[in-house]
Amino acid sequence: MASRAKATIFDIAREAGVSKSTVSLVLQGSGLIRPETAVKVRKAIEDVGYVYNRGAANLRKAHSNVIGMVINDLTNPFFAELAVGMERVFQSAGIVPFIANTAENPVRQEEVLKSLMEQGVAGLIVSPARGTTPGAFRRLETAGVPVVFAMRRLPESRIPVIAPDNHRGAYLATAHLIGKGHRRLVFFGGTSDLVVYQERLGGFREACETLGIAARDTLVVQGETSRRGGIACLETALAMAEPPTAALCFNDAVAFGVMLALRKRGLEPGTDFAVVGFDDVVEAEHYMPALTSVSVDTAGLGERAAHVMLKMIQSRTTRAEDHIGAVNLVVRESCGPNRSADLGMGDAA
Amino acid sequence: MASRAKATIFDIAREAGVSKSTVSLVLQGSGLIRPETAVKVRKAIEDVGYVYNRGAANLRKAHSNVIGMVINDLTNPFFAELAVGMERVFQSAGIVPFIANTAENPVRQEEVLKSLMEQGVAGLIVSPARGTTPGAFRRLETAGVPVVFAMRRLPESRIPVIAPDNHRGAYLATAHLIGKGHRRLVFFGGTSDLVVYQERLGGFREACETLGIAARDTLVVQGETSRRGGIACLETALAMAEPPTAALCFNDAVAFGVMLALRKRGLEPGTDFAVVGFDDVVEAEHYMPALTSVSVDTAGLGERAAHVMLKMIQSRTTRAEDHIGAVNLVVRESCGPNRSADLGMGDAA
DNA sequence: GCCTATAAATGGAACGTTCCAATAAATCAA
DNA sequence: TTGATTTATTGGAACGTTCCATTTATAGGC
Repeated sequence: MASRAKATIFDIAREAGVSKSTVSLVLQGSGLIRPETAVKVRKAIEDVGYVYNRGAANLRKAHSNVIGMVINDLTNPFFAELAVGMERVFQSAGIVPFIANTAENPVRQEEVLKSLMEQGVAGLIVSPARGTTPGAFRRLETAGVPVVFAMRRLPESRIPVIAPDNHRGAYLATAHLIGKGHRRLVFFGGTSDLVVYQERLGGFREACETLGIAARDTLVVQGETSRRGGIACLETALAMAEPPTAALCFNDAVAFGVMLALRKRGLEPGTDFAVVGFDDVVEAEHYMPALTSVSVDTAGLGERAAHVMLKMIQSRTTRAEDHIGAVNLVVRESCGPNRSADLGMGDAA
Repeated sequence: MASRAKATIFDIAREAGVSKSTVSLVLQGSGLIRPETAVKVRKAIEDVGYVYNRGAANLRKAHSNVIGMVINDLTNPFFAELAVGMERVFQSAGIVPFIANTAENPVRQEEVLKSLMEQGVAGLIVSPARGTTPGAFRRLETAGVPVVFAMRRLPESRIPVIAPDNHRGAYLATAHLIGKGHRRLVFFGGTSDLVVYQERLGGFREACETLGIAARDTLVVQGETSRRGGIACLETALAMAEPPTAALCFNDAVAFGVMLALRKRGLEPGTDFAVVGFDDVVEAEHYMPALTSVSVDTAGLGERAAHVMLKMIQSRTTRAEDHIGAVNLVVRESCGPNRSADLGMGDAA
């Protein structure tokens, strides 16, 4: 049963009474072989318990069928959703993507990338770790391995990017806050070394400017892009002389942290302080209060990224168009009712 | 710069003026080569932009250095924590584990397993998908690939398991509930095709029996092991003639769902209905109210699994001891204060 | 029945490594 | 010096595939 050494096509060739070439042809589903022969060979494969050696095959073939997905934070459910979208399309292409985690660590990322290259990946979908050096993907480029960035990008890179429209998302969210009557706004979380941060902050600022909020009434508090970061941001903001009344958060995790911190201080998110998140992860809808957030169709972006990747591999190119995904604001409960009344603008006192 | 075909050890041998064998030795860090020669070779490697072809190497070598991690639900943060623990130990062994998601689908799992085998993995750490057929891992076994199950197990399998002490965890949690004065208890979520379910339910039942809760006062409501499942379970339970006052949930996700559903009905988790979860994911502590849960040291189990795997690979065996991890109940707010007073057992009326 | 066209199956040479056995060079004991 | 030993380096034969160029068998046209 458990044969000593592992079976090769030679073993199954002997078993089936054909040549190794025939076996190879069958393995590849070539139409050149007689159906009865194919059946015979397939039976032998089953009997012997043969397992295909893709490494050996790749030695001869131009391309492997391995696609790697390099993710900066596996514990953020956001990326799990992204992965799910990608898997959907790769599955129908008969590809199993391998996921590797860099834990937001550029050194670890370097190792992961190296390992994946040595493995001979056909392509890579990457959400780069914070602090990635410009040259980190040089090696991939010179090796001609297709790479696409998902969600995040590097400042000056030529690598195609699949990401949501961060600027517009932030603009929409901010406009919503202003529409609710808020006049002192803050942007919570994130740090300026992230391009995404620049984009979201840019949308926030443009909305404030366009909709008549004075620059001195807009605040920015940087911080970790996690629940913990959100808690810290809120503390900082409330300690100010003239604290804000509404926050756009870098992402949902930060928003959850902010809501938590509000509650701890006896303030009610929504009524006492408005908060909106970004990404619209599944938890957003289930929170108390449900979080108003910018929905980015994460799984859809994952699908898109996978499609782009497939096309790049097929056409043996390393370049592709960027793709900016549509966003829309999902209004729930975390911004409460309109504030216009408080400001003496309503007709009912 | 971008050379036509990819460089091989021959190219770098020519560049450095040595033989391919010498290059190979340098690559493996053999102490047999003269330091100056090694330096020369390493320079050539850098210059040429060489990337090691692990597939070719594996053709000759007995073992690859790839370890696969097969996970049934990437969107459950629980598994991300498990992965993080494993990565810690593999990293220090110079191994990059590849993660693949089966999305709780046995067919998908079959594909993933096949792909991983073809890739020539050195070992597999698996949390099997629900409904996995007994024979699903036969092929792995006959191929002699070390496999360890993490968190979940298969009914009759000989494959080593790393999992928390589910029985004891459930017992502790149930005892806690009973200690709080609850007399009508329910077990929420999960289905009997999961061994874990049997274990946790077993602990629940034993606690009830031992601590004097009549069998007619214990309920069981099966359901999905997700937030949604928890919501459904609560609805079912509250619709009963004599509804329970406390629930042990299959896992934290179910518990979150239950708390959500309670709130929707205007009931306050903790005071109106006690709920305890299982797994103690990071969110548990941040919920409102914070969730009392059975902590299983997920990352620790991940580390353990990785260690066992490493040892199996090293000793070329496919067998190992099971490992049952310690659990402990983390009491937070979701079970509220003691109920004894309500039952006329306290001294203050 | 013979020649040609088509279909089916095959042998051999890669592919990029590792590792063993062999060689070449340097060191040492006599 | 010479032979034995150690230290560095090297050629060659695998490893399990693919794919091209052949060969062999089958059928078709006359």
